[in-house]
Amino acid sequence: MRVATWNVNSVKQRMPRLLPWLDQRAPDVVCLQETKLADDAFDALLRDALAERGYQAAAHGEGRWNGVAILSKVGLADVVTGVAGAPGFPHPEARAVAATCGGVRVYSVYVPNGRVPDSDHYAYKLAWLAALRDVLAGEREDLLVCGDVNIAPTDADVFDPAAYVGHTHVTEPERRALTALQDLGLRDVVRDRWPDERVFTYWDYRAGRFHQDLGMRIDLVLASGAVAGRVRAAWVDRHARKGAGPSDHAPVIVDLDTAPDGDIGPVVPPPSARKLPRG
DNA sequence: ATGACTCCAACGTGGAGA
Repeated sequence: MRVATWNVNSVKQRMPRLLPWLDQRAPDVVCLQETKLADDAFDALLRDALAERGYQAAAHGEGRWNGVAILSKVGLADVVTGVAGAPGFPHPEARAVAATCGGVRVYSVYVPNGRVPDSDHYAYKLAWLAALRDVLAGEREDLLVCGDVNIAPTDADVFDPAAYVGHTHVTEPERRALTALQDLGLRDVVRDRWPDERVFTYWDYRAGRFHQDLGMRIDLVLASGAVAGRVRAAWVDRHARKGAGPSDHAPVIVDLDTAPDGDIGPVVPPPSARKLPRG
């Protein structure tokens, strides 16, 4: 089963990239963020295109900002929108949707940005993450939490740690909140697969940041142990960030072995993929 | 360089993103 997560920065604007990408990569499950569409508009825009491709969809959006969705070819059961107990800003925002797809509980999340450390929005971000942790703690064993977490897990996940001092995405409280999710037993499967590599998922549109590979890794796939043990590939689809009209985020793609227990030991990367120099 | 780009609602321009 192929699972992907992609902050598309507007489904409407990304249609010329999203549909060819679905055909090219053929993911079974797609978690989308920043759809920026109300649910009726999402349905009107995508219903036919998704049906042609065999996808069901669970969208949770609003008119202007935010918005998440899950597309699935392998079932879409027990859809839940939002995070129980999470604060709003001040009203609840469309930042999470969950569904069971192919036997795995899948979350598509768009964590609040935080804007400026110690701001109200920053406090909102931390409180939202704490509520997410509490909900995930009650989830089933086979779990995937996918999305834009708006936190770089470590300094290796930003192109220049010094440039981010005093900014959100790298502060200790944010990283502790992310660690609290991982302490539930969730693995960061891309970093597990590429432990020493320069891997980013977001590059600012400005100043040729993508061309220079000056980015951040803030889009994650977190997997519970049983699912992490089934990972056979985990990578960032940089091709989708190239060319005309891209999102500022690239998709993350993860392939899972079909074995239900998946316990065939750790995955060892090929020699060519190890210890490459950074930069 | 307090920049650089893109998106949304709305039709001019400010907020948000990260």
